[in-house]
Amino acid sequence: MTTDIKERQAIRRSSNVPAYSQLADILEQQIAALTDEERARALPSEGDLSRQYGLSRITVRQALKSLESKGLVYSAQGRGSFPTLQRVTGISGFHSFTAEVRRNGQEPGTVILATSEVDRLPASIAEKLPVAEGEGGPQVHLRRLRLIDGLPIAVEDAWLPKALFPDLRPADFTDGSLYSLLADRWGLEPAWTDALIEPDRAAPEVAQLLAIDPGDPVLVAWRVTVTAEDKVFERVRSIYRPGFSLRVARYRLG
Amino acid sequence: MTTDIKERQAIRRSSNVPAYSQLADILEQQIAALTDEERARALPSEGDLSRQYGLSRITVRQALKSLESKGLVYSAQGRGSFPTLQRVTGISGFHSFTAEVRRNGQEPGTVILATSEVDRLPASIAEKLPVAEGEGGPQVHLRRLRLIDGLPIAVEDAWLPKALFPDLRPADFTDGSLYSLLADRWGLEPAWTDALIEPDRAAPEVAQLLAIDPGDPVLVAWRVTVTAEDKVFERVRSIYRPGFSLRVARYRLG
DNA sequence: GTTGACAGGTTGTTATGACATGCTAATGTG
DNA sequence: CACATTAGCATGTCATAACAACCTGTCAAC
Repeated sequence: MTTDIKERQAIRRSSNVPAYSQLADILEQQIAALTDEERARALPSEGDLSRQYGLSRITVRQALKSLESKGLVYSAQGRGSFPTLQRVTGISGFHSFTAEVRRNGQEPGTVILATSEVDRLPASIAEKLPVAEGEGGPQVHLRRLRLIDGLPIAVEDAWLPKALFPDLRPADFTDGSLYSLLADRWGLEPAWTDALIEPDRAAPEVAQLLAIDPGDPVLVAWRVTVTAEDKVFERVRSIYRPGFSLRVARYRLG
Repeated sequence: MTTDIKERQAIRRSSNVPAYSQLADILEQQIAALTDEERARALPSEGDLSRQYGLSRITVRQALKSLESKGLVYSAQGRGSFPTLQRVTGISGFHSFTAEVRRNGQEPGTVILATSEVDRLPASIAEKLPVAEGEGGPQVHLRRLRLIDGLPIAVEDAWLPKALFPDLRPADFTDGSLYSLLADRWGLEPAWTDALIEPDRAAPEVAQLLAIDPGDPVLVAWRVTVTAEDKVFERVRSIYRPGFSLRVARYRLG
């Protein structure tokens, strides 16, 4: 065997990736590989990590803080830092549908139903998710049917602001991940999302798309996603079929 | 007028509350009082705050970081720190029901329907939200009807682990905030929650409690809440009436 | 045996300092 | 006037240092 688990990864100081970020990635990877038994034990102390990787304690703490904000570890004064248990996995509807389904070990599918360009955000979504000044301008609209392992799961209507994505054309849309496209071409990534979730009955045309009966109980989610700089990234209305459940994992309280 | 908006609050160094936390509270309060116009402008720079409050830049940054993690501000390198827009308000079902409804300017109501003690967590909730080793022991069960302005909104079943709340008795439950009781007597506070949300039809007994028709579409939420140290705080199943929408605000992506 | 004091290790808080990186607006140049 | 340059200011990263607060296990005293 040439690979050795104890092989210690090093921090590249010449890299443009910050040291704390590199350390966070290393720790995240190591934690993911732990058994349940090992998860009950503390991680190496800040002092140990500092010496091991040749970093100051401030940098080590920055790495641990970033893992803590993602809900992967917690720290207890006087005791140490510990991995958390991951309790819920599945589809949240908040991240990239493609990525979430794949991570769940299933096969995502997407059918583009319609695309268009509109001068203003439709009133139907504007009244659910308040629109700030200057946000309601020209949008690109995209209607998709989402499938998991070939089964229709949701009907999604998305509006993308042309102000944020200049030169975005309906023709750019493919079956692939929309988020990847936006990241590659405009370097923009979603950072936060607000959502409204409510129960409803399936309208006839939605029922037909989801292969359910009209009037069946469905879940309707309205989302607005923003970048780290609080720019509206997209607005989405999703209608999920009965029997499907949304999972909201690691929501920070207080 | 004796009150002056420009009256500058000071940091109490002798307080047991950390300086960065005091500063974060001050800034949060000031940001909340800003007009929409003022929100577009940058906050004072880190250097300014450092001089104004007599704190090091590290401490100022710590305060800003804590506000950033709550989604109240964002920082842009080379430009400054800015307040974010608050887009969604309402009831998330994740925090204290009492507190959320009050903050929304409405009047919360609670009717205790039943209380009991059980030796094990019921299988119905255990299969929705996985139970780790040692978590399924004795629980105190609480069934409540939730009202907003007198209108029945949800039926909630909560299970609280006796391991975390020794001496908790069904008789301790009142119409007041359960979270306040737990914080006061055991010093424990919820930090994270995982949830599963799905559409369903109202069962007859639930329909009667919510004053809706059997078969009406309802929203069912299963939640597990944990403390900062990843101990299970409570498990809850909530059934919400049609027309009511859950809000998930400021969910961190990536 | 139980209790209490204590030592040692851990995270929490805070300071000072330095340099890197990115943005804005003023400046200067053609 | 239009445009490139640049100085200054903003946040980002990282180091060293010190003390506070807290937890756990050890060991002595009762």
